[in-house]
Amino acid sequence: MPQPSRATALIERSVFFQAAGPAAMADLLRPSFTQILPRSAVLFEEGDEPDFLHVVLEGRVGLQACVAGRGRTMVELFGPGELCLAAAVVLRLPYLATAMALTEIRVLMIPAEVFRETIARSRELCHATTELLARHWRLMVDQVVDLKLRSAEDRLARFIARRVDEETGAGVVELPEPRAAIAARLGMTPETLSRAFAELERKGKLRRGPDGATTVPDRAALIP
Amino acid sequence: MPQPSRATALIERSVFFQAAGPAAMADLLRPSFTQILPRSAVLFEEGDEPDFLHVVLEGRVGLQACVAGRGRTMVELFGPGELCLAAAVVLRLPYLATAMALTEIRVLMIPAEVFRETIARSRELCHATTELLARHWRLMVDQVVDLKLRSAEDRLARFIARRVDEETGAGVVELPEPRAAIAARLGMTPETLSRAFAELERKGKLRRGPDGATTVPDRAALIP
DNA sequence: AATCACGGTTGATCTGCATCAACGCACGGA
DNA sequence: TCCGTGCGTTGATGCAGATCAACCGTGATT
Repeated sequence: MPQPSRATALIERSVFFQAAGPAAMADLLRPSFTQILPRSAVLFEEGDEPDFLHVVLEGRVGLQACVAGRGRTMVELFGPGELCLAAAVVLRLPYLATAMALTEIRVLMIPAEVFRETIARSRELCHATTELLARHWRLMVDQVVDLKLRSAEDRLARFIARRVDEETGAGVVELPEPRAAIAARLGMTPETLSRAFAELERKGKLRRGPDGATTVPDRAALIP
Repeated sequence: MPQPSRATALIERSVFFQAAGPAAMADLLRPSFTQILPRSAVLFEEGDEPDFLHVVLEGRVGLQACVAGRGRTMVELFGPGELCLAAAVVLRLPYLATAMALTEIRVLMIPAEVFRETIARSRELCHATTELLARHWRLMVDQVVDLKLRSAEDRLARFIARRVDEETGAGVVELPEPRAAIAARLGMTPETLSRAFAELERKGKLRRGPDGATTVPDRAALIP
């Protein structure tokens, strides 16, 4: 079922692998394999030593951290084409978060050692990794600013708006991950998320079909 | 006044420049220079194209982002030996935050183009940059977890505890930046910060001299 | 010395979101 | 078919921290 060709096709389009170049990419893919995992499967746990670099091919992966006695949060969500936790692999340090499949997923598994060796050999791959981490850093900065300055409703609106881009401009948004995961990613409880959805709908910034499909009439009106 | 030898001595000790190796380091330092700036001087503004990579030699630099109609926050604080915003320099993208001197500072200015050229030439520097960004990403993850799961008081306690490490184990902590900057970095108002300080002092986790010096009797008791 | 501006502290009040609780609905298994 | 069980929603209440306001010590200006 997991055809190598499909995996190759998807990641060929990703910014990261384009920057890495075909030679390094081939070196990475040769000893790698894909895997299909059901919802709520765990890719790795906080504290594990990284054995693989995971690339999401289909579905969503959530990165969750927990603090003793304070529960868990979702630090980041990864969609198709994204690399989970290159940081830990690069640093050879234990993961500081747990990765969990939020939907059924297909992931490409690149052995960590292969990735590190190839980075040491390929200038392009090293540079691509630097840029990848730089982009990821900026995403985290965005999230910090969101948490510190914006209300729960605004955070949800911006979260959805970012998804509109990924789709055709049509305005139908895919939110395949469970509500609790979205709530945790946005730093609020499921209850608050539910109310925020209702409020955005009331204001006409959003429509929800009976099948659960979410439609955005006007992306510009969403982002405040 | 700014002696090149002192600058060299300081950054030689930093993890980043050690990993980069002496050759790349020399290439970086040759066309660079140091600058002394007063408190509240602006190093660069949100939206600027990066011309220099800034390395803090003395004092503290704050990275602040602002959202229209919501005010500003402090995304990160940088102390001696730290590189500000390598991400934007690497990506050749406009800064998404403003950098401001929070105390009088001495900074090393490395021309952005020189940094990019040297990265392309030196495998070690590229690798060091990758690791630097990986570490910075992890710091931001920590901050997100803090904001989502911990109370204002806990965030302050952990912030101070991290400073204890940097000093001799003695327990006297340097907090040279203005209270408002610390408050913004921790995602709270100056009023709440003040109350958190008072509460930690009341619990005996902290002592404050009349000169404003902050002393931590027991670092382990601070982190909850 | 008087004035002002500024940074930090303290007090009173307000509010956004968490928490606790109940409910509806879809789905799966006996 | 009936009865769980899990997930999302809605309602009522509580609280951490924001906001508004006053105050105080310090240093700069005149």
